[in-house]
Amino acid sequence: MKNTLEKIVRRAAQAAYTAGDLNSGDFGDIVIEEPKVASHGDFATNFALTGASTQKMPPNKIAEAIIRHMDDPEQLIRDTQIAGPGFINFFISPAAWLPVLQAVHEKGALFGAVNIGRGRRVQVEFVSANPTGPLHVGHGRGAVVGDALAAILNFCGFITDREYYINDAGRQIRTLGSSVYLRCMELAGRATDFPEDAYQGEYIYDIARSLMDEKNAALFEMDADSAVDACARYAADKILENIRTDLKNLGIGFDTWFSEQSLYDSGKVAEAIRVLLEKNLAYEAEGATWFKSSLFGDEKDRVIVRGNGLTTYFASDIAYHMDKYDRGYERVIDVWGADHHGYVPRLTAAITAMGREPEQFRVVLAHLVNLVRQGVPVSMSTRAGQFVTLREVVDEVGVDAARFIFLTRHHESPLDFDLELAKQKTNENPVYYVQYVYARISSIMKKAAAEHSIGSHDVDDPMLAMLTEPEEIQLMKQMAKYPEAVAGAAKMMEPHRVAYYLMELAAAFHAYYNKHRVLTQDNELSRSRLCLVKGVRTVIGNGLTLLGVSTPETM
RNA sequence: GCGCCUGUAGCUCAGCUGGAUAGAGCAACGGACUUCUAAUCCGUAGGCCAGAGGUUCGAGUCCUCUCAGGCGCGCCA
Repeated sequence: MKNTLEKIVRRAAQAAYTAGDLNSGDFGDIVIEEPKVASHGDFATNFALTGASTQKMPPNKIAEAIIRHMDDPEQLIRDTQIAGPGFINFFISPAAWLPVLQAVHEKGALFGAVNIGRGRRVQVEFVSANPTGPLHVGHGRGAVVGDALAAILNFCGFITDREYYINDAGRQIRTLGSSVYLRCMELAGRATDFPEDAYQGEYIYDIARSLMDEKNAALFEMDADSAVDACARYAADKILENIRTDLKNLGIGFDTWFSEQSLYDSGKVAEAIRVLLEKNLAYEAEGATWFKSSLFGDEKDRVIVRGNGLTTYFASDIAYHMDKYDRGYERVIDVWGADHHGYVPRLTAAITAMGREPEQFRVVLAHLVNLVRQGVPVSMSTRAGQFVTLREVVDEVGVDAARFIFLTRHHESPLDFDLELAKQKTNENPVYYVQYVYARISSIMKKAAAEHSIGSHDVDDPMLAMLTEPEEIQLMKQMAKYPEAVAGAAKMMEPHRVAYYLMELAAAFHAYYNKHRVLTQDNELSRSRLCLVKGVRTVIGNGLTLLGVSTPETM
């Protein structure tokens, strides 16, 4: 509808220019917007205002010229008005919305799929938590945002892969190994000191116990170094398995689990460093090797090989991202916790240095989550190993509520996750508000089949012209906005837009439901209305699916 | 000290990347169930968009500064 109006206005402007009623043939971008107030019409354009300077004409004159030359062959527009400083307001004929409903039924689960990606390959990397401990709610937020983003991009024509980067190399894995080893010693009755920088959590004991069960004797026969290695491998595998399970319970799966260690094993880290040196993008100084990130917008150069010969995390990250593009992804999206935001400039610099365009890389920062219960912060201390895990949260509030809460905030907005509120089945918890629409309509459809002999297929070709109530027009208008909401979410990488759209559509439906009956004595009217609400159900189901939220037929 | 993010109704948050009179839910108050599910709807009330300047036809939105909160500034990961 918006696009059509834009074309109408552009044609009118062209015609006006040809007729000499406008001074310039340069119309720029013609923006069609939706006024907040109903008295300003269904749509409006500010063309006369933005064009005033190039046309060298007062806005009112421009608006008049546009209206005079407007051609509307499909009779979409009921009325046009000039208002305020020079807005052109369009009032759409009720019947013009009917094709929207037909489109919903024709396209079904694909309604709203605007082809932005055109088959380009994109990779979304998210979570990527170190396998050194259980996931917490902050990881959950990143996980849900990343997953929904991937689903939306995929829906919008990108060939999308989800990837998890496993930091299984480096020091923290070593620390994990020694933590487990020391706990094993302790369990075996060999007193040891447990250093402060080791992982304190209770889960380390669990891992130690199950490791002892499996290879008690063998562990203490090796030298300490190999024992720590064995502990590290065992623990990382165990923890990763749990992470996998937690994510699966949240409805999230990955196409690829990518090992950092594999970059070392295949020589890709060494290769990346060699390439940087070769291209004179890195240099040696003070015994270390530095990448010239300051040439690409970072505030200073960064070390990639330390004085002791070991590579930094940054080095493997450069190799990792090189590899992503080598695997054929045109666009790479990383979802990180906001506490890593300081890392963005240097990685962007590295990617720019590899010759990639800025649009090809994007970091989405998911802000930290404060867990609260009835407004009181739940104390969390990772160091002391006391924290509520993601699993506990999901078990308590449910997958749908958890996902929806993460998705009803802008990802860069801090989030207070209230466990009590999340459990309540009220409007504080809009997921039920939206799901309730799906359930209500499902129920109506069952009743239609059982008591009115109107089956699902009997609504394919009803007398849509009978849909004239304002609430019915409103619903169709609302459905027409869905493709735009999805496209906006994809372009801006803001999945929350889909969630907010769904709440609006749900509100329009509940209002309609309370005012009008779908199933009436008039069979023809019932069929028409059933067609309408079935369309609403399709769009609601479509959106909930994108967000990974279930679509219950009964509640 | 420097950088990034956040600041909108009592609370939790939107505000479509500059448009007209600022939006929703919760909480408060008053109404609507003999009906296709009341996990719903209708109404009332609630605002110096943190503050001050600036840019322009027009600013919650863009620029500068100030204030408050969060996060980050290693040859750690």
